[in-house]
Amino acid sequence: MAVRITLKDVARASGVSPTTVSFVLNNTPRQTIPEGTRRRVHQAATELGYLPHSIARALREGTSRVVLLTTGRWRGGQSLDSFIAGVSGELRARGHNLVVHYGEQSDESLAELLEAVSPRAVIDLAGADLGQEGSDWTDGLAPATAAQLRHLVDRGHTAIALALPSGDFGALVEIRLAQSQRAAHALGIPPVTPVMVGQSRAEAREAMRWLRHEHPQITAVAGFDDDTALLAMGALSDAGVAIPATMAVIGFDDARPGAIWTPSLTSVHIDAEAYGRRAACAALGVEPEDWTSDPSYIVLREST
Amino acid sequence: MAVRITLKDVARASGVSPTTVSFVLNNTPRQTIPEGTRRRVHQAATELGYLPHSIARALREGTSRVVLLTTGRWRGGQSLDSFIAGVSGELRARGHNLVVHYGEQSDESLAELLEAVSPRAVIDLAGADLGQEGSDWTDGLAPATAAQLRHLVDRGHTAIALALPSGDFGALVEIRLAQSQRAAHALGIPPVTPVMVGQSRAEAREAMRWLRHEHPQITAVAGFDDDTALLAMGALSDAGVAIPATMAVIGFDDARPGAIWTPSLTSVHIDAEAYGRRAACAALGVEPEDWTSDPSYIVLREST
DNA sequence: GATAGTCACTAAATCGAATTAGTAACAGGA
DNA sequence: TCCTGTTACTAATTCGATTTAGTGACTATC
Repeated sequence: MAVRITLKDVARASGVSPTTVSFVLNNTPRQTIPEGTRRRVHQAATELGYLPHSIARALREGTSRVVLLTTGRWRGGQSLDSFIAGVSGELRARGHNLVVHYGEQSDESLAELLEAVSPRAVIDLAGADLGQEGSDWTDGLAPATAAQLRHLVDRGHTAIALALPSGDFGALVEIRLAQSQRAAHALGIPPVTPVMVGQSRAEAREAMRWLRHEHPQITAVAGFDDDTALLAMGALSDAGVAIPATMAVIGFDDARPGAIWTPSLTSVHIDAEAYGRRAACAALGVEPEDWTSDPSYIVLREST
Repeated sequence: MAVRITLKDVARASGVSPTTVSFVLNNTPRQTIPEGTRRRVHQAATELGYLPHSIARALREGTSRVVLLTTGRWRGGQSLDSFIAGVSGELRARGHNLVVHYGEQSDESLAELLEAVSPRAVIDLAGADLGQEGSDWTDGLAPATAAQLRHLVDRGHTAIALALPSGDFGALVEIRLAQSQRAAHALGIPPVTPVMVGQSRAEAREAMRWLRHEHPQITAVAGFDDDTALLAMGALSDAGVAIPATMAVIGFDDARPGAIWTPSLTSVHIDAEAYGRRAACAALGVEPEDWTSDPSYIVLREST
């Protein structure tokens, strides 16, 4: 850090001009440079420990080699973590870096950050493109949604409620509901019954009371996420409903609290890494190569 | 975004040279520029919507106006959120931006990010400076730690255990323990008994069995964080211990799951915003101005 | 033997702001 | 009148990498 090694230094050390060094290190097409020179340049670069100064490069190129990912209010879950890991890994393999901005998209700090970083691309998990249902992020959730319902159907349930949170999850709530209905149709069961469980234990109790009164045939609750499922499960416990005997509960996106609850919460583990990699490629405008994704799987615990 | 307004454009519009525009907009000291010219420049700048290009500026100045915050493995809690909000707010008030890097400090991606962003400063919550116990971050936790124990003492408890997590929380575990012992001393109670609850329900059960066998006089458990407290509380419930009648449990740093647990978890709400602001000032090498912090307070629920 | 084409390489411009080193114009003092 | 100082500016350099537009030297073609 003390002294910065520049292109010039490498040029001097290898006895060519900075231009040539740049050509060699960037493998610039339509430049014919003999193998001998290439080797000398590479050797000098590694010996001096040359690292291109990304700010200078960004000035020249118009954008930095950084991609910005905004998540909106959404924070939790393995799926987001693995998605981010996928994006980050793929970007780094392609010489880029990821900056994640947790927080609302309307936030002023986002605009300032955008200005400060001049990212090559922005992946917005909260914004409008998410509503399109064509995004890599929501695509990744579809098979997991199907797995969630399939698990309940396998255990003999056909009348199923979908517990949804209130609050600022944006379009995600509608998307998950739509995906669930599609999955229900494919599984040959009636449409799921959406129920808003609210934010507090009291609201959840009210919601569960309503559900059991209006839809007594329902024997299982699928959660929008683990938080929502736990809220519903707690409310059912409060009402003396036996879990899973009378009502089964399954979460989504296996978060930590579900494992230590009583009863512990069955959930769907989602590995969105591949979807993250795909999103990264899309952001850079490249064709993704490896294109297999680890399937999501059921984490079987006591609640189903 | 389509066309970038540069210093040159502003200079042309206001009839002076780019140099003068720069002097005016940056309020460069020891430059005498009459009020009339200043006004013309400012007006042209706002009319054209001039925004200095941060990448160009960063190249000239050697660093960008970004500060990087690394959190280590640590994720949870209001305290971190409020600390970050404080850092971000203060930085933005001083023309800087915050980039948060969640993840281990040994991570290669951190090094690359550092290179890619060239931040003015790095605030490392996970690293060595945290161990010094002089950092703004850990300073912010000390009064909250005291509040946690005081609540238990107020309720008549004197023999108290401190439930600690295993895993990669780094120096934070030792710091919290040391702070707790200091607080216990100040409150006139015997030192707290540390107990590792592990990661799983089974480990926690074992730990609680050991605790009750070896230290039967203990009537309250304080948690390193809410997660740890919940783990301990679940294990105690499993063993048929009445909460809070036989054993009281209190969390730390009020996270969401504690509110919806049965019984719901009393916790300490920590507002670390002021500490974040102070850390931001320290990172920029400025004297902090406003220097009052909101005290932490107890969120009273069923577990105590 | 003139012309075109490739090879191996370099000089110079560029990105946009900050800053150093000036330069005219005028005022005040000796 | 000459000298020094201040005011109000500006030209030119710098940060470091990329890229365009060349330039000699040599080879192949007609």
